[in-house]
Parts: sequence; structure tokens; C-alpha cells
Amino acid sequence: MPQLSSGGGDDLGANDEMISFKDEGEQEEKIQENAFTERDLADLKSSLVNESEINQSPNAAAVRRGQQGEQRGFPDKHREHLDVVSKQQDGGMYKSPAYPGYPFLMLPDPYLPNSSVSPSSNKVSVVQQSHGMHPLTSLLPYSNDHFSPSSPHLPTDMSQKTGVHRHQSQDLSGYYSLPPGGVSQITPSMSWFSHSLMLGPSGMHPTGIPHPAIVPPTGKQEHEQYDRSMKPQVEPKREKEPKKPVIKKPLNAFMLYMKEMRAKVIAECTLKESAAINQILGRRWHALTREEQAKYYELARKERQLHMQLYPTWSARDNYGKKKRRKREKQQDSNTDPGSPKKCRARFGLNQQTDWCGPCRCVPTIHPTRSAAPRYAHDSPIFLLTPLKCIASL
DNA sequence: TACCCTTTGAAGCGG
DNA sequence: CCGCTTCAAAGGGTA
Repeated sequence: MPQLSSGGGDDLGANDEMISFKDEGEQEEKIQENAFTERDLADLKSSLVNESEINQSPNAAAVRRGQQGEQRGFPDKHREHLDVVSKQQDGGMYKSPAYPGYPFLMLPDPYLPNSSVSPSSNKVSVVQQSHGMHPLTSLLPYSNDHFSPSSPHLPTDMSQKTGVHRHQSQDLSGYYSLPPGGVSQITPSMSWFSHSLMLGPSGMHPTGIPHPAIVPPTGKQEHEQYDRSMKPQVEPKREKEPKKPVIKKPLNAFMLYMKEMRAKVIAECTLKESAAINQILGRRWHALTREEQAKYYELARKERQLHMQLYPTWSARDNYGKKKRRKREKQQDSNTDPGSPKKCRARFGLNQQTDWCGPCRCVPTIHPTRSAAPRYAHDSPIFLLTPLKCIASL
């Protein structure tokens, strides 16, 4: 349990981190709260999953993955629960002084011309709640940050350029507010893509608006994604033979969290190495309260829904093999020797961890067994006995 | 230049 | 169903 580890078990992390965060006091507060809210969060996450599983959507999203029984929707019962959460988030965590240091409140409103900008937040998504916009939407890489009419990233001539009437711009104030009838009902705010769910031959959104998840199939694509893909590009070259763009995976909750918080962590600790930053972010992620995590889970879920709507035929498998040989493959190769500490959990089982090798017991992240990832949010390691306990026991 | 590192979560695959 | 793998972001580090 991360909360446990954050209370005392995370000492290891604190030691090796050698960094003091501004939200330490805040975290202590959270720890107390977490002591009795873990199950609530589990329930919440479970409900999020259930919501996605129960409500069948008759539209393209359902068509896309209906065959695999994937179901993303919102039964009213659960949505009410979500609404409560959402209200708590909107009115609570974003406004309440209980989270004085929460970055969202510290970030300037990007739509205010004189708004001061965080020194290192140029690239980070900015969450803002004013203007009737859902406070979470701007975390979405392909949300208002790119589509808002006042966004500096938006090529104002895009619609002219592409001949697309972007009537949806104003409606994006609530793109991800879920319709009463569930996801299957495309909200007016989502109608900007509902009129044409089918992708063009190139995978580009039919509107001509480059979806942030679409990246050029070049080698650089991995680092030229959401943000840059939205910038106006004068590229007569690409007219030649547009290769099939790569549609990236939608970001999960933690990725959204990282995307938002990276700049803050970098600013606080002056680290730049992403591996180290990500370690910190991972610990912070576990230290988040249930509301805070739920926000990102919900956001990620909505992003998946949007992604599903935009690319009904896309599959995560489409991007398999896009990257080069991975580290784990090499590890596997090196682990082919019989004495290797491979798959101890599979060999001995959870009940016989004493038989596990050292790496299996105490190296949670780099060992292959880490890949036994929870399949659903409610099975998040937060709520399960995870190798993190090894860290705490060291 | 290409890959590694590092994190969590989602999805796909194979047994 | 379970275990495992891959990919998603990011950018300094490394070969």
C-alpha cells in the first residue's frame, strides 16, 4: 500500500530522494485521511470500471470493441456517484484551501493574457477551472489546450486552411462532461467529432484537425506528439505521400498525472533526468488522496472514451513493434539460464514468497514480475499487496 | 543516432 | 482467467 509506505515505509524513498517537497505537510494530512478512505477509493475506482463495463454503447465505440465485451458507459447510479466526486473535485479540491499547494491552483490561467506563467510550466498542461471549463479537460492532450479558440497553440487559420467549420470550439467548454444517457450519447460538446467518427484514409481526423494522438510515422514521432502535432505546420512536403500516421495510445491516469506534474517536480528539485523524475512522480502518485487519484482515473477514462470515439478501429496492438527491441527482451535473453531469478511468482506462487529470489522479492520495478500489472483501476497496486512492501521492509 | 532508464496503467496475447 | 509483454510521456544519459 502506497499510503502505508508513504507513512513510514516510504522512508526509503525519502532517503534516496534527498529532496524535500513542499507538500509534505499536505501528505501527512493525506495519510491520515487515507487510513479510512482506502476502501472508498477502491470502491470509487471499482465504480469507474464498472461504469465502463456496464453501460453498453450502441455507437461506434461499442462497435469498435463490442466484440470483446468492452463496455464503457455510465449507468445512472454510478454516474451519480461520479457526479458527486466531480463536484467534490471541482468545488473541493480545486477551490478548497484544504489543498493550498495543489498545483492547479498555482498555475495561471492560460487564457488570461497577463497571467503569470510558472517558470517551468511551458510544456505542462495547465488545469484551469474558470470559464465554465471542466478543470480536468486541459489535462487531455487533445482537449482545450489544442482546440480552444483562444489557445495560443491553436492555429487560428486551421479551419480556414482545412475548410472545416470548427463550430465545436465554443462547445468544448465541457467536452468531457458525460451525457445523462451515458457515453453512448455524444454530448453537444463532443459533437465536433460525432458527425464523422470514421477516420480518413490516412487516419487523420476527417475534420482535418490533427488529433494529438496522431503523430507522423517518422522516427521522431515519439517525441513529436500531442503538443507539437497541434502546432501549425507549414509543410507542403507532407502533401506528397502522407504516410499512415501513428495513433498513439491514450494516456492512462498516471501518465496524465506525470504530464501535469513533471514540470513542477523539475522546478522543485532541479532534476531533469526523466527516470529520476518519474520515480518521484511515482511516489507522489501513491501519496495522492483518493480524490486526487480519482480525478486522473476519471480523466484517463474519458480520454480512452474519446480516443475510442475518434479511432474506432484503432487497437493498441497497432503500435506493437513500433519500438525497437526492448530492455525486457534482453533481460529475458539473459535470464534464459536456469539459475536466473525469472518468474519466481509464477514458479512458487504468492504464498511461497520465501522461495522467491532476492530480486523477485525486493526489486519491484525492474523485475519482470512487475509486469503482472493489475488489469483494472480498482486493482491498482494501491490496494493490493505489492512488491512495494519489499521496499518498506528494506 | 538510437536506445536506456523509470514510473503506473491499459490493452493485447498466449497458455 | 492469469501471467506476461508492450506502449504510453519525458529527457538526460549512454554506447
